[in-house]
Amino acid sequence: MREFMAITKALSDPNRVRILLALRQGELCVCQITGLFGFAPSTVSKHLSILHHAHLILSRKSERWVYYRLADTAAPVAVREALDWVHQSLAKADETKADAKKLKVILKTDLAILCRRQKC
Amino acid sequence: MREFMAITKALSDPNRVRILLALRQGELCVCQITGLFGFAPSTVSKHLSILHHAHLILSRKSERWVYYRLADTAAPVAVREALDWVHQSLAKADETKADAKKLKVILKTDLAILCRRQKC
DNA sequence: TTTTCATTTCGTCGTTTGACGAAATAACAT
DNA sequence: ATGTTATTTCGTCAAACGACGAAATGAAAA
Repeated sequence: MREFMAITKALSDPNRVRILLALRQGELCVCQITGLFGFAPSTVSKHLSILHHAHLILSRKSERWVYYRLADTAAPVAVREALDWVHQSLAKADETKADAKKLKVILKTDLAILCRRQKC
Repeated sequence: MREFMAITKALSDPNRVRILLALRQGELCVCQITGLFGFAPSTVSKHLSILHHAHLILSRKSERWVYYRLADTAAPVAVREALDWVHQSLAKADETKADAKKLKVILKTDLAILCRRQKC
């Protein structure tokens, strides 16, 4: 029950759901997500920590950046079902498509440049 | 997206999830749920209204009571998948079993007597 | 019609949430 | 070793949430 509620609480914020949908495109680092949503890095970091705590996402550190990705098949059933449900329900939503479009642009930008841009 | 978030917000409170699981036993009126959880009727009513707004439950008025039941096959796909997910994830949870046990006792009590008992 | 009563609505209160900026952290680059 | 910097943690603040009791609602009972 506790683990399940961690998932539902994580899914109860629209920006966290948008992050999950964005991660369908592949793993992203914090500053890429920051660029996508326009929130402060600390805000994005908090959202990611809540998603991570619910085991919905995994993280990996490489060079200067921390990359987050969706949980894989090794995740608990409840997690996989939640991710499937989110995707099935929202893959075609307007917000999802708009985010995907903006994300494509961000992915073309060099990471070092993108991160430095957040500071301004 | 809006409808989806109505569902995830509804599921983000453990007591609302417990209500959904209790309704697997069949439809229940407000005072039966009040008896099950020990909350004030107004609190239970608010929870039910949130679940109803998310289309997770349906209501029916009969005699003096309002009965709530889980959404049926006519509900949107996202709703049905949510209900399945909740059930699959929590059917065997301790809280679910404890609630089911208590609910059995409540269902044996006459409704008029049960409702009058809430006032005290 | 008047009363009763199950339910809902409203206002309040303490807690939680989500945003931010500043400061801490920790790993890479120099 | 030292400085840089991506990320996290912490403290704060306004808004949202979940609980309650009191009052309103509205339909059945008398």
